[in-house]
Amino acid sequence: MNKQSTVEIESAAHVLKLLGDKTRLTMMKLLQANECCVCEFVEIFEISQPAVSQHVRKLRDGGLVKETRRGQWIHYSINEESQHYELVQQLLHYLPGQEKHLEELQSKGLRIICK
Amino acid sequence: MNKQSTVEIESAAHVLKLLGDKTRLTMMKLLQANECCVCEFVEIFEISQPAVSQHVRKLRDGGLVKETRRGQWIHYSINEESQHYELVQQLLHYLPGQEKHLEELQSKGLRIICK
DNA sequence: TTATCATATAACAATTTACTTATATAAGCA
DNA sequence: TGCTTATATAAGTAAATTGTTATATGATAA
Repeated sequence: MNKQSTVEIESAAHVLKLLGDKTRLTMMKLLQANECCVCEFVEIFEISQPAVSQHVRKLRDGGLVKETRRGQWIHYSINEESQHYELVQQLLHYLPGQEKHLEELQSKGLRIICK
Repeated sequence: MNKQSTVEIESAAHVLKLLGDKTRLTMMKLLQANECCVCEFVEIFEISQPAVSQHVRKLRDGGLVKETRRGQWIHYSINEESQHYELVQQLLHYLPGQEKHLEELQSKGLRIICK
């Protein structure tokens, strides 16, 4: 049994709802190992750029990710200060790595653009 | 790092969506420690009986709980055979116990009816 | 400054969700 | 048998979600 603090059920439900979407869950798993920018997500998920922005905004509003502007690009990464960081990490461990998506980008030469 | 098998991201997202609702998440936390029947949930959540039935059906369809008929009552409990059992248990550990709801029922004398 | 690129926001539409009330089913009991 | 109780299903509805296209913002580069 781990030592772990509890969180309110309502706030946990909110986090789980955020993660209960295939696109956002895959984003989080990707971010667990890599910073990503919006343009990469657009390529990976094959949805419009606004759709990606709306997903990352939800994750940001929920405190799960943070953004860092690098010139004209905005990179997203896991927010380790989140109240739910530990819970989310535990959860993500159960998911298979999503590096295949990044490798596919690389092979298309699309990973370089925001570097 | 725990030894743990991974599950498909799509199927994990589905489970997390089921848990991403305050009512269902509280139900699961209650079930972690107790069997409950529909009539108890009706009292606890102050929603209609059909609303409760619809929530437990979603949890059952997702394989997270199982039902046992006991006379005219149907008792629900955690399905330990679920592919997502381990993930769900880990998750529930982060939540505070919900026994207060059962104690409240008891004090109203409503816990006895389905025994 | 103006053009371009990355991202965000606004407005809208289709779909899904979470309730409700009304009704059906299934077990227990007089 | 017929009545009551527990639960499920059906049908309808309001609100939330997730996408779209159009447009705004903000940084860079000519």
